[in-house]
Formats: sequence, C-alpha cells, structure tokens
Amino acid sequence: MGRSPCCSKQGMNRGAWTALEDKILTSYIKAHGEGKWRSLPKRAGLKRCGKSCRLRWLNYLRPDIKRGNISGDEEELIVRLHNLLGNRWSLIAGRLPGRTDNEIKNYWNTTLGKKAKGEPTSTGSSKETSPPPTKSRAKRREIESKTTKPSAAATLPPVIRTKATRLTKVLVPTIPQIPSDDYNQTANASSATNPSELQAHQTQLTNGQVNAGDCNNNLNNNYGCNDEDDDIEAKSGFCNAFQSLPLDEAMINATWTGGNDCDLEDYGATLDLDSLAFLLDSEEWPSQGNIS
DNA sequence: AAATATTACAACCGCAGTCCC
DNA sequence: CGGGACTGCGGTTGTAATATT
Repeated sequence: MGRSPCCSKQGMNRGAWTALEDKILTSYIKAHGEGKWRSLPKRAGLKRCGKSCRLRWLNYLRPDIKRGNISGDEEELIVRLHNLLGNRWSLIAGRLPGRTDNEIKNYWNTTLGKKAKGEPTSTGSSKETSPPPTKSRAKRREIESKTTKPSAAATLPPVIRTKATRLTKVLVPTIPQIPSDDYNQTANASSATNPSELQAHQTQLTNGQVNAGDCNNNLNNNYGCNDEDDDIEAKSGFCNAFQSLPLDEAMINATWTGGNDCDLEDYGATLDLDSLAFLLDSEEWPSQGNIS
C-alpha cells in the first residue's frame, strides 16, 4: 500500500503553525466541515499536508477542546483507564470529554508515567520537587532502557498492545464463562435489563456472534444511545471491553441505565467520571489479557 | 547574567485498518 | 478480489519555556 508523501513534499510548511494558518484552517473547516484531509490544504490554500492539518485541527483548533489544568478526577481516571486499556490513548481520550489523545499521551509521558514508576513528578512547578539528577534526554533514555525494563515490568501492568490498532473489529477473547445459575442470579439482580436478553447476548458474545454493528445497535437499543452519528469505533472499543466483562451485578446495576444523550463519554449516560471510577473499582473488571 | 539542564507539548513519522474503484 | 488512497492511531522527536547551576 502506498504511503502518502505527506509533508516531505517540497514547498510544504512544517513545524509550528502560525496564527494565520490556524485562522485559515479553522475558517475553512467551519465553512466546509471536516474530512477529505488530503485535498483540504490545497482547497484551503494552505501549504501543509493533509495529515498536518488534521492533527492541528483535532489536537488544537477544535472548538470543544478543553486545554490545560487536568483535574485530579481526570488524572485519576487516566491512571485507571491506562491500567485497564494500556496505551490506547484514543480510547482513554474518548472517556474524557474535551481531551485529546495527544494531550493525554503527553500528560502521561511527562507526568503520570513517572508517578506510576514511582519517580518524582514535576507536575506544577519543578521547584516543588527535589531536583532530579542531571541527565540529558538521550542519556535518560539510554539509562531508562537499561535499568527500568525488568522492574517496570514487575510493577506496572502489562500493556496490551504497543502498535496502533483500531477496534473496528470485535475480537472475542476467552470470556470467563459464567455458570448459568450465577448468571441468572446476577441478571435477576438487575432491574435495568432483561435477564434473558442479557443471557442471550452473552451467549452471542461467547460464540463470537456479535460484530461491531450489532454491538452498536445493542448499545443504541438497550443503553439509550440513539444518535446514528455516534462514533462506531469508540463503541467498538467499548464493546470489546464490554464483551470481556463477566457482567456481574455491579456492572449491570451501575452502568447501563438509560439516558438520552449518546456522547462518547457516557454510553448509557452514566459513564461519567464518578460512575466510571466506580466501574473501574469493581473487582470483576477484567484483566488486560482478556481484552486484547 | 550566562550556560546548561529539564520540562511540557506541539508536531511529525510510520504502521495498519478501511474505503473505494 | 486486489491494490491504491485515505484516515486514524500510538510512538517519537523537536523546541520553546522554564528552572537550576
């Protein structure tokens, strides 16, 4: 497959965007909408590659972006989601309204990743922490690569995947099969969902009979999502996680109650920070090995 | 005040999935 | 069905700003 030449073309601007370029891109997208990134620069009169325009828009210029000041709640959620999902920044970002995958990724790499490793963090002012040993970045990388791998592997949860992989296909992992008695018990405990439907759904999941579209429909039908423009990709990712769930009582009760909105951050309108934190607190939340 | 180190984050790179002819 | 184009993603790099020596 051919790769786009992107910014390597002669005459293309690279590096930091100017205010003028931002303005041109913003006004063009406002007038014509997103998409067709490859041809967008030409049509908009920008000397940038489409990729660069897309990135600039998604990570910086979009009007709904919330910038800076990641709150404690958000930080905690990022940590928990990272424990759960690994470096799938887009999925994590999908649960943090107004945050971009790039921002979360940067925040993790500069702040939270160090915390997770038990290193002193520079969050806020670096004056607040004892001065770190003097190392250039290259030296630090060299040292980290030699020294941190074994201990990090022992202390950090295993990362699911390192390569970019979209979740448009539903992978059905080995799902811990719930004994029917137990299942009926948990299903009956739910007042929000029909137990027989749930059981049928789980059977489908176990047998690999549910694809992303079905899952999408189920989300729409059962969990209050109605907007057809919803991000199927994010839902698919959600479906993957959903399929891995043992569907215990806490999950059924706490998470899937109905709602009218269908934003990415709140499937079923209850996946707000609190409920998601509750969800992640569940002992039954699957290990990462079940998700990939 | 100057030099050096460190941090934060915007931007780029390249792979992989999907679309479409 | 095959292959090129397009798009999205995570990893990595470049660099301005800030802190430290």
